[in-house]
Amino acid sequence: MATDPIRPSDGELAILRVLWDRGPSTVRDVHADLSKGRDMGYTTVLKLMQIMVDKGLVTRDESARSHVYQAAQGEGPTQTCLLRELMDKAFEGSAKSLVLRALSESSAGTAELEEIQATLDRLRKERR
Amino acid sequence: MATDPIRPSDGELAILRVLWDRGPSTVRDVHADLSKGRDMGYTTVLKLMQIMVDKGLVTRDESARSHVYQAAQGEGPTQTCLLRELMDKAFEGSAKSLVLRALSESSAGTAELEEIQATLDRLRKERR
DNA sequence: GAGAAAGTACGAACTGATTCGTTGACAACT
DNA sequence: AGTTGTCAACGAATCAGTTCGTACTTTCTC
Repeated sequence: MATDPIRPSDGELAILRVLWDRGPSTVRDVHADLSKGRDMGYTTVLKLMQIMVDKGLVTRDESARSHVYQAAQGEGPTQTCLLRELMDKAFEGSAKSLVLRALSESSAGTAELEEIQATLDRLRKERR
Repeated sequence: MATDPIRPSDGELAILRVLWDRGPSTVRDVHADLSKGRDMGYTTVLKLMQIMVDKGLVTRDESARSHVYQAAQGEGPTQTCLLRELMDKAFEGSAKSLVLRALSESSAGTAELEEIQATLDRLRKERR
């Protein structure tokens, strides 16, 4: 069975996002991608990814000389984990108030609102 | 004019929550309240609150011997700030995907879903 | 084979947050 | 006046996360 997702730190999350995007990648790949945004040394990324292996955030294939890394947990479960944490820390554990706050500050367009509406309908159906 | 809300750390947020709840309070008050949950020394809370004064997260009335502290920024703006941060870090800046994720994992009851629906309707009206 | 290039591993420094002990000021009590 | 209690102020230790220099290994190229 899947274990609970591990809460990644900010730097770890940035790396995970690249891995989710690109699929299995080498340190070089991740570093190249990450360097577009912030400025970060190669060994910094390497070290971080090594730590992530220890923590179980990523898996590593060492068969080639350049090791190939892969995210060990999906994007969805990780998002859920981070969301729940914020909900507990800042919204008294209430999903409702979190969603309300996000909605009223949202710059979501009409199409996006429709998508949210659809999910809401589905949820309401499940509830009865 | 109101400055942008300052992002509080976890410990600072815990203290802010007490201040939002209780209104202006002494360190003793906050410590008492906080001690229900976690176990934390008095001077730890004091130090944290002193730091928060420097950062501008709280204001302090020093006229009495026991200083009285007050949150300098509201709960709403702080929540918005934290939400935006998470949105950028983990949801590619998309409010929609954040809300969708929160909704599908939510344990919100029917009444709460209705409230969300109402906000959604209001938003949709504003958009056109 | 010698040297350059591309990797990994590791340790040390630095930062921000957190925690708490100690000190000194002031007030209340006897 | 002296003792006890309450408070703010500070300094030091610790911890997690991050950053990068350096050393070592493997591979490639001439």
